[in-house]
Amino acid sequence: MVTVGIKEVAQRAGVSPGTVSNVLNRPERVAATTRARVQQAIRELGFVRNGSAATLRAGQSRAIGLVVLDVGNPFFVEVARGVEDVVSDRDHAVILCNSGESPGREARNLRVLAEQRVRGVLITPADEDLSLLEDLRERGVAVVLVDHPATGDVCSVSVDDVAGGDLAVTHLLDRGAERLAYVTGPLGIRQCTERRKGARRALRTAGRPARALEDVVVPEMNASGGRLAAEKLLAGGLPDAIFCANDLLALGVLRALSQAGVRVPDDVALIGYDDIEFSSAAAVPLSSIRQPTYQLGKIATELLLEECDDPRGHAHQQIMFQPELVVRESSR
Amino acid sequence: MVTVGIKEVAQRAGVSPGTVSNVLNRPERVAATTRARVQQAIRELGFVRNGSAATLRAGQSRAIGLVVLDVGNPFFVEVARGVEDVVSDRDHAVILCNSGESPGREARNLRVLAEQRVRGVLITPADEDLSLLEDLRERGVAVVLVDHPATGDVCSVSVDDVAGGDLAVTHLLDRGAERLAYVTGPLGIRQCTERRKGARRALRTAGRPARALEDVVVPEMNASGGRLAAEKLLAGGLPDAIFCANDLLALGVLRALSQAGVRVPDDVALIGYDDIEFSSAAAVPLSSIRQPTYQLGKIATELLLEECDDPRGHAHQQIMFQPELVVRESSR
DNA sequence: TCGGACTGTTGACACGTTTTAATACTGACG
DNA sequence: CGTCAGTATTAAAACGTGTCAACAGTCCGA
Repeated sequence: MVTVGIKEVAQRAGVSPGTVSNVLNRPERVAATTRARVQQAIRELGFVRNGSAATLRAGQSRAIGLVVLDVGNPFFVEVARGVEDVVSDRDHAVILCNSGESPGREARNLRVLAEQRVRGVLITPADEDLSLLEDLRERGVAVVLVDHPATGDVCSVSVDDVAGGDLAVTHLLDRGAERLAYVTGPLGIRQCTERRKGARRALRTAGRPARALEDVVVPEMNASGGRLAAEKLLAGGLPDAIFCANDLLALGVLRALSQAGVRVPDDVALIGYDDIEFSSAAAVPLSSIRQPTYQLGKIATELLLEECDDPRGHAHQQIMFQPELVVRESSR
Repeated sequence: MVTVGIKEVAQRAGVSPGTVSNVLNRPERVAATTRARVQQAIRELGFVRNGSAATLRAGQSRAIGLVVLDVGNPFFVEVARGVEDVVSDRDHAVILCNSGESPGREARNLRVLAEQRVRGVLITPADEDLSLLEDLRERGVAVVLVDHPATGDVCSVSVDDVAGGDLAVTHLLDRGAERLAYVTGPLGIRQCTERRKGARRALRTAGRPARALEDVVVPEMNASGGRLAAEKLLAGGLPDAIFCANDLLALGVLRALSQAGVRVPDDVALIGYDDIEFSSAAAVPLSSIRQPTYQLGKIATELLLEECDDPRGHAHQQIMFQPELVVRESSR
């Protein structure tokens, strides 16, 4: 493995290494003819700049980290699209990490990102403990919370989950539901508890007792989790209506109920959350709560890069979008 | 931003920087008491190793690159899961890149990976031109092709796409199809042409003319592409049966046909490819060709790391799995 | 007591780039 | 012809870690 560095290029072009570096980083400072000669040498030798050396020297890499709860969830894929579209314009890179909703994996991911000296981190935290992020920020790494509202001294971009939960359950109640179930992932996940909070608010508003809503907690917020929840519900007596903390859960629930011969929406109404693309194509098109997912990623990234570029002049912002009810067959 | 390095740690622990480095990289070489003292200092100072410096010194990073055609496609998400499960055991990191089926973006991604000095690259190439990969390998970066069979001097893990296309179309013919359509992404993508090859073979075997199969090419292999294809088909006269080059296309086709009042499978039979999780939950559960997706990622990674660890002793392997027909409602 | 074998630790250098202050060069003008 | 302003280039010093040869310390057997 022959490593051709800036030195070899310099030699071949008959200039000093410093000039090669200038060609790479501030081409306007070097005379056109020299520049051409250097670029030619770069091409001939197949030189590729060593990013680690540049990062070491600069103290920071041209990369940001994105830590999501579940890469398998189209919601986060869509967020990631928004992030990448912004970032690639500024020739930065995105390091995508998956915490799998586990604080342990999240911590490991953050450590890797810290080691890589990323400029900033976009993260949907796996639990309420943000102390690791605080540590990161003390190291000079900018942080923006995604889909997680912040209290003040940090940027965040989120969607009003309480309002979303309220929308969903109000809709189910309007439709005549008496006994409801809330299918959710671990309650350590903020989105899950907030949506439940909204759901309960809807009950109160409608003058119903809190016990009209039964929680069904499963360990993973995906289709298997949904199937598991459906089994529990089938065993314990079905409600009139089910609100799921995301669409993957809802699709799993729908699947398991159908296989058990339960008709949706005739026997049980069903609504999910996120409005992922597949929901509208499901066996029974799924009602859902729509969020501006792509925007979430895009705006979060803009805030992050703004903070990176001007850490002192930057004023932290907390942006919150409002979700939207999408009614389809599953709750009609 | 205070940077605490190996030197500060050494000072606090009363040892030399070399010893701290040993604690980090070969703990067994340093006495237990010293090790404890150093680790304590590390904790107290909140030291985080500088990955770029380590990479610079070592000549390569503890990371591999994974370049996929479409992160939005559950097929690749599943591959990525297989990759990460293997990689995280060996405390390496995965840099996930999305080429979006574009050779230009693929080239950009490969350049970034080269700059990062990754140990190896797992890639599903966006076209047949593998010269960039050849360049990478000359630089000493191991390469394994994923879902793309190789000819000999490089490792590859793939699934027999010709067989898959054959399976799909044979099934449609058995079911009585006379006029067929093949909905596909750009024919520069190998998977698309191979599956078509298989489809045509099936026609020949059945003694049908090649013109019984009409190609419908769309620019993107996702649900929008599928909807676009369906519009073309609706405008040009519907076939009896449609074979889609992947499930996302098929879901899009299904959607658009249903909206146009076409019944699946009564008016048109439909089969996809990949058997992603959502296919079985679709409005009309989708027939598909199943591939050992997770295995693909897992085995490719094992091959890659094997090659990284012992580049000389490594013998390149080309592994090919056989796909499997899954019949559901959409073609029953 | 001494030599030898072994274990633990050290110091210094190298990795490839960026940056800064200094130097060489080029015309233009007095 | 000398000076000056401005531009183009250079040399050298970092950045933080890993490695390796050399060195100190300890223990054992002779």
